Amino acid sequence: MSRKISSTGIERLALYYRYLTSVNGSEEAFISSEKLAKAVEHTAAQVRRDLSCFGTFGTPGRGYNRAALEAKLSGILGKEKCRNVVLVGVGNLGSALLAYKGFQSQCYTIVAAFDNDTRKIGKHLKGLEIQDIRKLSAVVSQTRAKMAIISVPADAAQGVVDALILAGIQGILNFAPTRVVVPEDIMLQHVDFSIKLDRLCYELEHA
Amino acid sequence: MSRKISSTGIERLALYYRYLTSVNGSEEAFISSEKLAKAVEHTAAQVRRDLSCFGTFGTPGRGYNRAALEAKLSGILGKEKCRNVVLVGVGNLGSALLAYKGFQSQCYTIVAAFDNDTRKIGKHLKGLEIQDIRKLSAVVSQTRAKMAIISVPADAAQGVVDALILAGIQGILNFAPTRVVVPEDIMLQHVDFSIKLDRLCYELEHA
DNA sequence: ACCTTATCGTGACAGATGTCACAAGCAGGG
DNA sequence: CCCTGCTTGTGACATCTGTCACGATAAGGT
Repeated sequence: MSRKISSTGIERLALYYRYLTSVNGSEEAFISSEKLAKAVEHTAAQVRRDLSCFGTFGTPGRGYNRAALEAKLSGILGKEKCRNVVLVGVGNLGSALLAYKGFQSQCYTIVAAFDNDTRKIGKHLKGLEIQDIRKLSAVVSQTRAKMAIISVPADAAQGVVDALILAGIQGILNFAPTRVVVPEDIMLQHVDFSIKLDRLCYELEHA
Repeated sequence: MSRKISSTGIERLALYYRYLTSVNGSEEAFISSEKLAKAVEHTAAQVRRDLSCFGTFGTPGRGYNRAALEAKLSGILGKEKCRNVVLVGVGNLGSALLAYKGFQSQCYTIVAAFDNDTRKIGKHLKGLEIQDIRKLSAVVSQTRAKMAIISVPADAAQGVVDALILAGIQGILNFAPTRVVVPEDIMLQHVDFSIKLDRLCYELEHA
């Protein structure tokens, strides 16, 4: 309870959660910080520190109760309240994201897909009808989605972001290879492949 | 020259580079740290600090010479030496990555694609024949690829990583939703969608 | 009831990262 | 040639993040 969680610590919490939900039920009821750390490639102290930011729910000598920890993490991350997600941009990447099982296994559901290409609109993909991007506002309020994923070309990204915010979206996961600007109260995360590849390249060079 | 570049600073360098290469030629010959910062959503001081880690090539009163800066950044990132990349796992995501133009525009080329699914092997996709994963070693040495992208299911990731390292790959960009272990001399970067979505979710909850 | 064992929670430290402010430096004009 | 204006490069500072070590604490056995 002593310290504020660090920015990257949040991502570790998500890792812990994913690890707990991914292992099958035939496991011990308790798990130590040591074991959890090994599973996600971090240190035991790190795990304890991260968790301690949200209260004390480990038992000395035993570790953390798996079920309780899982529930706690789910609560911390706020997963219950953010299930519905909309996706904008159904190109190669967007289609792959629609089919991506990693989202579903983490309780997220893509409830609508949008594009501005008239040749795609009306078609069905993975059980969803691709809709005209102009229907964004209506669909967002109807589905109560708070988060959006955008996988559009770089030059379309800012426009789509603006439209999403107008439609009431509060958090955006951006796959477009560009930075976009949002008001302070809108949350934004980037997933930037080519930057990561560049970084890898740098590290190879300066090993 | 005074300080070591920070770990995230490297990603900013890549952003600077991408910005410079993305704007069309009808621009001023010089760009200030201020302008560059605006373009990538950072601060001017940050830009100057990052660049100063690799020497001093700005001119007081004018800014940085665009062409020179672009060349310098390309050199720092080591992009010339790491063009060839192999991809393992041609599912939905892998196919999208094969088609992803962001890599090409950044000088990277996916020179081979692998899978272990016999129904996919031999088929052509985006001008590449999908090859048996057992040919990894031969192809890697033939193409002199140093980097690999893996987009396989979580439970296959570690095995593929081990095989890649045996084949001589030195840097791995991992899209599988799991952590993997590598020897110290192998570079590894994760691109983890669902973790980013979880983080977004958290920030929404604790805004 | 006490001792042993395992593990947590956290204060104190160390290191990394980002911000600020300003002296130094180049360019261009009068 | 000097003065003005703009922008760099960086020391000093502030903040954030991770590591270490250890006292505190629960469980179980004797």
